[in-house]
Amino acid sequence: MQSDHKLNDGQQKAVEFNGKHLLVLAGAGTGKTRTIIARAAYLIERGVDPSKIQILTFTKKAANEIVERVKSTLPQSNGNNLSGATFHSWCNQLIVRFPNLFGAASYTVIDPDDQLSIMKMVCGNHNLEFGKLRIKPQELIDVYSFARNTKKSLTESLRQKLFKNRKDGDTDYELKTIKPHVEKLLRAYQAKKAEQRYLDYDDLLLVVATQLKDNQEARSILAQHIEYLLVDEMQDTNPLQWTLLDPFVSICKLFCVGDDAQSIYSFRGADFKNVHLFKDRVPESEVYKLEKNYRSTQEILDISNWLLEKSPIEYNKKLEAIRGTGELPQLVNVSDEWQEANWVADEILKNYTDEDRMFSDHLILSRSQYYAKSLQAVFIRRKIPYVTYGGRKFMQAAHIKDLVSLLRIVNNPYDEIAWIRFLTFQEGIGEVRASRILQQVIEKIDVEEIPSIFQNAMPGEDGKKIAELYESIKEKDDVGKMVDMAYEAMALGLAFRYRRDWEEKRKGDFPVLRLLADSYPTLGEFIGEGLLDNSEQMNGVNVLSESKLNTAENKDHVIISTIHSAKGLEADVCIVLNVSPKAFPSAWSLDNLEEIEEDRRVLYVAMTRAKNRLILTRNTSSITAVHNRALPTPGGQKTSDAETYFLNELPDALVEQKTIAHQFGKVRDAETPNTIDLSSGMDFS
DNA sequence: ATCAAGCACATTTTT
DNA sequence: TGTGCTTGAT
Repeated sequence: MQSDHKLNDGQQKAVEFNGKHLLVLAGAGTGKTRTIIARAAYLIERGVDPSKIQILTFTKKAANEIVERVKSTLPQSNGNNLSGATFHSWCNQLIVRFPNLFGAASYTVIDPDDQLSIMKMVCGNHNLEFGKLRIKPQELIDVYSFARNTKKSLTESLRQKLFKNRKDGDTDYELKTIKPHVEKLLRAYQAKKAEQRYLDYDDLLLVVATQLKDNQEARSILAQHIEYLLVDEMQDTNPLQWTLLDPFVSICKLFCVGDDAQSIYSFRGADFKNVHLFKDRVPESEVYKLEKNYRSTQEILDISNWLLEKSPIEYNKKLEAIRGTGELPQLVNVSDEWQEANWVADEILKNYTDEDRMFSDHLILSRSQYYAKSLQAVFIRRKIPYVTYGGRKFMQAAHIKDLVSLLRIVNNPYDEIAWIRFLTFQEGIGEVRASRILQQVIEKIDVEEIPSIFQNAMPGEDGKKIAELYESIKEKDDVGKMVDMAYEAMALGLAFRYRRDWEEKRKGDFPVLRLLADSYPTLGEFIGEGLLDNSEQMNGVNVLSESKLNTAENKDHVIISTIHSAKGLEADVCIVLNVSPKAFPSAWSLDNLEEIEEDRRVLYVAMTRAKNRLILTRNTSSITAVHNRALPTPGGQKTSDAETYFLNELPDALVEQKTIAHQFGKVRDAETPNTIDLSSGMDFS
């Protein structure tokens, strides 16, 4: 973040914009976040009621950060009612807060795991093999979600997701054959969702968007609550999100910031051309540009600019560094990912001891969560503190879901997934018996009957206990107490089921869950928003984001993040892992120009995170880019990879290259004589 | 019917 | 790395 407090002219102009709607096109590092923060603060200082300003971002983390920073610029508690949220959690809040308007308040928000289980139930005994094509339930979910997010037809979505956009006779024929089957399954999935009163992530947006679009009264009600909508990362909004925003054009003022060159969510339906259409779609709107980069030195921008120039797409963007020149970026050649990981560890320890840098000055970026696994192993062994961004969500851990399943039943007795999970959690009840009990539940859904169902289902004391537990949880109006009570009842069972790592890993999560629960006023909001809330992982252990909990005992740590989760982050030293052939662009996108270009933007986002030192590592043995088995033999298709590889024509002058010798022990002996590292040259996978 | 252990397998990116 | 599926023992 910039440390000086002055805004430049362009930023100032945007902040004080006096018209109706504004789009700020802001390149990487040009102070996008600062501008949105200053805008919010400006509005509040000008007397706008903070509760009528809604900030929308893509991650909870970004939302919290912006809100905190706005508050810190304002005197006293002026910004206390300012609200920042993701699109999804905002919609969830609206649904809960206006139960009559949206009519979905008693519904349960389900996560992707739950979606998958429903889809599996639906597919059940259907045969999903069509000739050589086999459709997996997860793929059905993806197609369904893609279609709804992009507003594209099923046929078109199938073509894009399942057939990689191929257009030929065979494809058309296959498409025609499978489409009716897919349609039937998706309809069944929808029916099941409705019957059990589930809302998946897309439904959250859809429910709110459709109601606002169709219902004048809904619009005027919300118009009383929201005056200003500030939207971050506009280039990542997809057609569904746009339908959500569209009604607000007539009832409040939009202030959007974005950068077409940083659009990296097309797999979720985002289309960066949307930002180009802003002026056409939004009447009474203007577009401003911010082009001065405050973050990086010129060398870092040179290589980033070079990357964009190589694209067939015109971005009309050339970042210029206000800060002037610095170090040349480094391109480090390694021969496998363990060597890479050890080299990165060496580098960080060297910076820490010799250059007086802190661990937190380092940001390590990888394409996928999976890729950074070996790095994490090395960091743990070599005692480098780190946190990961973009890991598995706290609420998705098995032991947490077990406990939450009971609360979900209380919240929504139609919730079959929760019933199955809770019932099979009981000793001696498997799938068969659980679904039999479920039948009884469905037949007489009367809430009064539920305790007796428990009693009938389970012999003797157990059933009685659970029936009582259900009753007493229902009585509580405090979410934290509900968690306590559920934990009390389930702790023994949990400890037994997860006895392998209960004490070390799982037990400690429950006090955390309790604290999280305390921050939600109702059970519905806890279940829904808790799912949407991001957590960080500290040395492999789940930790909730700092705004929710004061877990910052160790502030100084390296950040390991996927590039997708790193938007808005920046660091003194930024290391981008595995900028190798078959990774940039990824072997998956090789035959698709749009995907190749998206990969280019991904790399661009990664590079522009660096403030002073940018390091790209590259794996020289071409097969390790993805897992060995996923790729043909080494040397197989070198030609096509060589043609598309982004760094292929990289001018020598833009980087300093070095190659790490492939030698056992060279690196580790030199740097850490007293740790024994048995991993070099050994692939344990 | 339930559960644990063993084996095979496949891995973008996120709300 | 973990997780999903089959198998064999209770």
